[in-house]
Amino acid sequence: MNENQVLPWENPRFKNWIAVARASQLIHQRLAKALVPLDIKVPHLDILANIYRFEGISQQDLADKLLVGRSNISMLLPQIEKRGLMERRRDESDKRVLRLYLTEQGRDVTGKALAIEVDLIEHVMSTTGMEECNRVGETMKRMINKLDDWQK
Amino acid sequence: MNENQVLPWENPRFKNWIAVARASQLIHQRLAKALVPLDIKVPHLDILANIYRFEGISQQDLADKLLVGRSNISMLLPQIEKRGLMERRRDESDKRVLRLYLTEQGRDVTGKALAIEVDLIEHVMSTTGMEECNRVGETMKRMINKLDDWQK
DNA sequence: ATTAGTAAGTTCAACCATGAACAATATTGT
DNA sequence: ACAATATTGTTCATGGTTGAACTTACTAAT
Repeated sequence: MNENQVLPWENPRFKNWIAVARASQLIHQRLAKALVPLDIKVPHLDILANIYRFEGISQQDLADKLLVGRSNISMLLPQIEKRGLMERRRDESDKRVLRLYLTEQGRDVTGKALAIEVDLIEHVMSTTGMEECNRVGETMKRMINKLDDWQK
Repeated sequence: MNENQVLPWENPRFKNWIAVARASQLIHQRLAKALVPLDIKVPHLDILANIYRFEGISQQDLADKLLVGRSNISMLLPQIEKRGLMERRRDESDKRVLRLYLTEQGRDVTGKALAIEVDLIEHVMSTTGMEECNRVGETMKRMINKLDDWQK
């Protein structure tokens, strides 16, 4: 059906995509190392950053935003809560849902962690002009849309 | 030191990078689902594809290319070998190293899996012109270099 | 030759992530 | 009002990933 090359590495889109995946993986690893002094893992930061941005978000909505399962959130939250970085409160109007809030300390740590992440990304992208950077972002958003409305 | 915005999501480079990470994560998940009929996982394909391309590669070199630890390869290879997709042979000139080769069946399965991956990527990037696609690839390669010679 | 240092691969324990099954609560249809 | 269906969050078993310690084999220095 598809007359693919013998070697996909000769396919331009494939080849370029590999570079995207690689950069993404590398940044993830570097970020993990950069976060060691704050003693938080990347998945923890993902969670904290989203509560930072969307205070009172439910666990389900958080899982949807992070593209992970609910069980993942359920397992990670108690660790973060025990460290006093955030707290869960029952929603009185719907007693199934738990709403998430950062503590003062959580806001502090999240701010520091986000600063580390921003510094890392700004440094790595320092040779990328704004226009180019925005074009990359646009391309990625188009890809995400294509994936979203493809199905499921 | 760095007068970062209160909300990093207003930082253009950060915002655009988030889109890259998201696209990368989504494609990974879709690829995993698309590979179910062939009964192989994404990490297995990563390994197979690299042996496909670099026949006789050592486990250490493979780990370096995939940016994972040697132990990871050591744990995964026996599964793939038991399925008859590849085999390991001692290097006679250096008896520490094991060199990896695909079996005929392995080449077949890898070809099919790569075709699935290429189709997915081509579809998702169908709205991205060649020039744009290459620019994205160039940007990512510059980022990877920046990360590589940064240190470690 | 002998010793010290380095490198490849394996094993293991700890930790993460996932999906299925489950309990509690809401919603919908009649 | 009641039964059937949905949704939220938790738990658990399974499997993936990691880094450290270990074994074996090669290399270099004296």
